[in-house]
Amino acid sequence: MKVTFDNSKPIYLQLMDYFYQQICNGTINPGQKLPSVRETAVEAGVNPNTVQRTYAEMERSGIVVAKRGQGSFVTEDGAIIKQLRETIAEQYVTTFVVYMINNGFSDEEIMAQVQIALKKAKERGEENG
Amino acid sequence: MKVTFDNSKPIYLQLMDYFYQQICNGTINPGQKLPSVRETAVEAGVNPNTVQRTYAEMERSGIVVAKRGQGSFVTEDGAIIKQLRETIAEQYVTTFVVYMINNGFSDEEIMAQVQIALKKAKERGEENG
Amino acid sequence: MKVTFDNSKPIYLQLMDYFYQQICNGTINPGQKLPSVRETAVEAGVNPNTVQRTYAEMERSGIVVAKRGQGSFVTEDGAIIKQLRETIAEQYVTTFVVYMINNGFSDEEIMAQVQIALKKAKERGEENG
Amino acid sequence: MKVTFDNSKPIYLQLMDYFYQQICNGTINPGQKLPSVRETAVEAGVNPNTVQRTYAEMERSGIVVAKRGQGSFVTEDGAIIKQLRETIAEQYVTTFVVYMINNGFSDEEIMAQVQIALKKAKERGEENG
DNA sequence: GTGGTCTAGACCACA
DNA sequence: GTGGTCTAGACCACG
Repeated sequence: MKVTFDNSKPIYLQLMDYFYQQICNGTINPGQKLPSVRETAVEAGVNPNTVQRTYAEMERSGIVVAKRGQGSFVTEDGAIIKQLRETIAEQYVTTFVVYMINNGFSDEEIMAQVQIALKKAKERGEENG
Repeated sequence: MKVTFDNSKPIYLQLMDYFYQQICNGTINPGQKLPSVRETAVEAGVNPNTVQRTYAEMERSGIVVAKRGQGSFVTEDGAIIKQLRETIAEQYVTTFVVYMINNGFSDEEIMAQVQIALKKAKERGEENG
Repeated sequence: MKVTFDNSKPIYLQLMDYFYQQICNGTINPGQKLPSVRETAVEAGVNPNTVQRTYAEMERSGIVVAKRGQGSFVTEDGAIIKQLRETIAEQYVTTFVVYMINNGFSDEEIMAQVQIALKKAKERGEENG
Repeated sequence: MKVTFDNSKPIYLQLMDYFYQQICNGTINPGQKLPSVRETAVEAGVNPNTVQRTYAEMERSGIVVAKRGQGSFVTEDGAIIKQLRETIAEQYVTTFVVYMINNGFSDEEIMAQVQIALKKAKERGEENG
């Protein structure tokens, strides 16, 4: 696990983003057990309370299910995960597009910029698909 | 002026975003005088101190120049403003693309989503150009 | 902590000068925790908001790192601190020399004056090393 | 006249510094007439009120004498000017030395830095003597 | 009137 | 307890 945190938003939310990404891109599969709170805390170098909050948040969203004495598991319900993926996408896309439009960028400029950014990401070696 | 604030980030930063948008999309021109701190405070419905912080932040970025006893002015240097626009764009685009890739979206999916979002924005009546 | 403020510049900047001096002369070491905002406020006899501003300024300069809920720490990067020391020195020296030259002092006069001032400082008991 | 102003201190004080320098380095001689307030205001690109304040300040110090209907003149008293020069020097030197010592610089470092700065100033073409 | 600083006091999220 | 934001209200120097 390699996560880095910035000051733009709370660590517990950044950690949540991280797990959601792992789930959405298939690194963590439905039904899979998440590392324990303590384990994650050590690996991420943050306070266990913070991790606890992340897990609680994910459980509230229905993405994660805590089983007494066994640990926390990603939901086995594929539909929920699929919806999570769609919700995240729509949210990000909308925010991004509105921002760009407000800053006076035309449709063509926006599309071009995205293309360029995708290409650059490829060059940096980030994988998707 | 119609600005609304949410809880996602500090008011003074949202206000900065607002002014930067006005500058980037040409609503506010290079060299133009900004409304006074107090004036903006009244219009935005926030405390003058908060506006002051926004103005200070913009001055630190070199976008705004404060002249004692005269007011605050957008820099006359078009190059700086052009760079602001580019920086904002690159920042938003990169963040967005990286997020999407990390969540496992393919290039095609990303482009398609952006197209859809642009179309929806048009329908909501947001203009760009 | 013994800090006194004059009217030559804002308190929050004088407080910054004070901390930078402590860091440059080794009184405060890299990685060390600074007193909390409130604590410093009490000791310096100023409002917490003013101290907050000082800390924010130092963080923007990269000299201080604020960790949520834990406190503010001097950067562990010795190179940054070394550069701070050099920057401060160069800035002061250059300003001073330019002023003196503009006022028509010769190199010899300047050097002599500095020597005298150093001697006087010693007599007043100010230490350096 | 080429004066530039920064935001570090009031314009009227920076303008005063400028005139004092001209007087101390012999560009403006004892008894010489200063340009009128309006004239200076135009050349320096500042408000006449600001220049007025500068002149008033210099008159208060005894360096400048205003003669009704004739204008403002530098004092003919060489002793006053000599003292002005000494006062300025001592003030700058002392402030500078104290700052450097507080930042942990040794006598040798300080002297060396001054030598370097003098050399650099020469290279930039600033004249003294 | 303008920007800028400061205080007092409150509130919040985070660890 | 820690950093950070915000309000309310005041004051100041500058132009």
